[in-house]
Amino acid sequence: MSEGALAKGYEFAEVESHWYSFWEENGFFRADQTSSKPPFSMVIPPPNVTGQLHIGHALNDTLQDILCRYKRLKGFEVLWVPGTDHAGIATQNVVERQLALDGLTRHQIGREAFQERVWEWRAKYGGIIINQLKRLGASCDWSRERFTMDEGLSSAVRQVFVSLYNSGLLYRGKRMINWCPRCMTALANIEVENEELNGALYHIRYPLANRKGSLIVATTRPETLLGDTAVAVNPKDNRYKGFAGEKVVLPIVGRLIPVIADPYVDREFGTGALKVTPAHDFNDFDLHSRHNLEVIQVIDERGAMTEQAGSYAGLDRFACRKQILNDLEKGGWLVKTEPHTHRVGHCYRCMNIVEPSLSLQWFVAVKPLAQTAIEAVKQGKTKIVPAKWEKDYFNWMENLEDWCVSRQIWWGHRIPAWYCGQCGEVIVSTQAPDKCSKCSGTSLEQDPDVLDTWFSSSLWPFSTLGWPEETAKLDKFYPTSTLVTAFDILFFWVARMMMMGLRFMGDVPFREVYVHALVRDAEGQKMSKSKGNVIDPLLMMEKYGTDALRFALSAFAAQGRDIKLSEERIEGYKHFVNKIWNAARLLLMNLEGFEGPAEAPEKVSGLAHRWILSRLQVVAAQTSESLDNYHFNQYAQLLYQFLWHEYCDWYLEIVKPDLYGEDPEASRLARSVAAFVMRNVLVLLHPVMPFITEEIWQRMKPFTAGASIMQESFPTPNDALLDPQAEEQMQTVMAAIVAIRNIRGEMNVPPALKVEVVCISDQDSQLELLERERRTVCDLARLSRLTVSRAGETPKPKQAAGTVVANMEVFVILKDILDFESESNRLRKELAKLEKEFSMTSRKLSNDDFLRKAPAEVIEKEREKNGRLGEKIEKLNRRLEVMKEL
RNA sequence: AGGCACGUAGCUCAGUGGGAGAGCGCUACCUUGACGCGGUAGAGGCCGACGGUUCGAAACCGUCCGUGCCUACCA
Repeated sequence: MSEGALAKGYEFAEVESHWYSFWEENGFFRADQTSSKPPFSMVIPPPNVTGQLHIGHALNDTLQDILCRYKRLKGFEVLWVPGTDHAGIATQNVVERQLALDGLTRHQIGREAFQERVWEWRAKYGGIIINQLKRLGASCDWSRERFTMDEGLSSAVRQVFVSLYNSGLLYRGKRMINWCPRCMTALANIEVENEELNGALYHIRYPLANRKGSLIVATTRPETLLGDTAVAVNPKDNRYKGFAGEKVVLPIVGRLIPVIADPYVDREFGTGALKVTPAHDFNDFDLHSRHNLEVIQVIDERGAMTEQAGSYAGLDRFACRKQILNDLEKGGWLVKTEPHTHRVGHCYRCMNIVEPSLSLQWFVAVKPLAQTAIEAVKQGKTKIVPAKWEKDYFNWMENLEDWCVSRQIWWGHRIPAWYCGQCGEVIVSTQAPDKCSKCSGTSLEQDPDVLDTWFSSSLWPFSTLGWPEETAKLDKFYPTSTLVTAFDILFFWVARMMMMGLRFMGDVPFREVYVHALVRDAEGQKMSKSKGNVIDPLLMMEKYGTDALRFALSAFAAQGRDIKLSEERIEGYKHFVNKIWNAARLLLMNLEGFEGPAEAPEKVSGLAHRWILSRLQVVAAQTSESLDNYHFNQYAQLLYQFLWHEYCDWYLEIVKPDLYGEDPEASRLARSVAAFVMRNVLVLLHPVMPFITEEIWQRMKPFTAGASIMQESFPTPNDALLDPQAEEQMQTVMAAIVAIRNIRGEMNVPPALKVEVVCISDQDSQLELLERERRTVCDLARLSRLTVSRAGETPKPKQAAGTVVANMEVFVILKDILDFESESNRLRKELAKLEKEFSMTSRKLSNDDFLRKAPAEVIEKEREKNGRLGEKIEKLNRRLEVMKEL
């Protein structure tokens, strides 16, 4: 027993920081790659180094930590690799903002100085989220923490780049890409978020050059008119028969452009005439390729109009739109403006509207890689849970376009490609070459761009394990066992890890992927700082404790549904934590000075003891099953129910008289079983509530042995303790107690008043059971006297309220206080309910089809139920008759 | 437009073919020696609508209504 009285309420703050450092200092999170235990490994989805822990991380990392702690208790060698992501664009943005405070831009200080600033920034703030993860209780192996910009990971990136290049899977080309004019970089298609905007559809008249008439085009982006090089119509469109081959005069500009016919044009939309701006639209670019059109770039990389835009040069693209509309109106070209909602691409980092742009970039040809990644899932080498995500995975993988991986920023892995100033040769190499491999020239210049952050993230499961240098770690822990992630990065990250893992390790990066939901607010809205609806996990931990937050997240992590979290729910689970604390407090107060020995649980007698031990076995088995199947909510639910509503509400209440009583034998037994069950429940709960379980476990010595609860074994169900008979008998006892309490409540018997009860049964086993459990019934139902009698041997009491429990008649004697009116009402109310049920079962049993087709055990069950109800109704009816006579 | 979910108690949600459940909230009562962050009891639901399959449907199928999300080149 540890010294010192327990506080009445659980004080989590000191407990949490104390045990976390204890675990860390003792190396309990460290994985041993030489261990003979079976491995269980995971890599953390690396949070952005600029990040603060938000509720999504809290959920993601709580679930991972539950799995890790569970697997450790199950005897696995657990490796959970932590780390952070250099988050190229996001981090560069942050540091640029910091520079701006000093009135500087990155171009003013230069590339090298800028990179130094980022590293400084990282040294100063990069650890914040790591400490927040520790606060959450994450049992990561911190000795293996990695950063995507580490030397090891960087060399893995270079190696992969070179290898893909040499295999022809990575190339440089001039193609249409999405360009963010704010971040000044190319983006991958997936990094563009389409958002619905209320814009307008402008109808603009393009007069024919060589004859009378005009074409009216409809557009949402009139400013791009300056770069138009054609107008397209559908060849089958009768309205425009004979227009193809004509020329129109571009309004304002006066340039002549051709009218072309292409089936791509939708006759139904707008006017059926489409203006074509190949430099600034994906589809228009395709048309340009088919029809050999001119390409005129009128918008530059900052989103401003170019020299090609003539008098509009220098104007911002949106200012230009206004001006153009003005001028169109003045010149009589603007026919009409109608409201139009459409989806517009936004940069997922800064939410500015992206600009489709023709640009020279590096691309990964993903199709061949995707094919093996699809196969791997189809063959079950990687299982995605819940399985419905497999469909999305296939769908995405099958429709992949080449992945633009170059970014025009300074923070990230520099592209390992050099260009020869003399002959223009492109040299791709993991090491900087000193001369051109073709002409031996020495004026080589490295590509200024860096790689997409997700390029390095895609190597995470093996680059963090030391690839390509180390093999022992990889042998033991690759493929990783499980990846836990939210669905929003399924494509960004999971799919790409699959491709890279298969390509470079020859095997999938993980055996299972558990995809969890997104946390939303109580209204179902996505949480975001701008909406002000965020629940800050750090604040929640401060207010309610980490265990309560973790338990809430686990309890709400039902598969396939978004989590609507609100603060009250976290608060609610704080009450559960407190309940656990107080159960332990009761126990510990009574373990004080207890010398033991603890009873071997297999030898225990006594109904309540046998019952709770049996229930523990069932719950332990269900707990394991829930976690094995990622049913985190079920896991939380099970333990909540068992600990509160069985162990506390019934078992501890039954056992209290033994604890407080004089009988040393009974007291010893009660203490030892209560402690045994508590110890086991603590271990079952430990994965989700690491802190309070460790705290209580430590205080329970010598009922617990060892340095930490983390070294316990997860309880495996012991068949010798399974006791269906005890469970059934307890059901009867509890039902009797509840029935008596019910009558007391309905008849308004004051809680302090003890009453007399008579139980009448015609079954010996029932009579014996009640005799044996007499004390429990008297205590929990607050009885002054309990008479147990064989049917017919004692007259049924008259001034009493009665009911039927398991065929046994139970009478609560209410001399002087019995109100006949309300007792009759009570009986009638109960009868009404029973008769409804009875007629339902009777109807079923009189249905020939049912009797013929339903399985035998279902029919038997129905018969049994019908009989039981019938008897109960009969007894209650007789009771009602008696009442009338009085 | 297409796809995928979801619609169960006041609220948030479990429940994948045989007795409608939980937590919170609500009502009444309770200084019972772990806990009022507690205890005991109670009220509250044609399981979105309609149709079908079945002896039997909250669950399976279809249609509709409502909500949410994702994808798409109708400018």
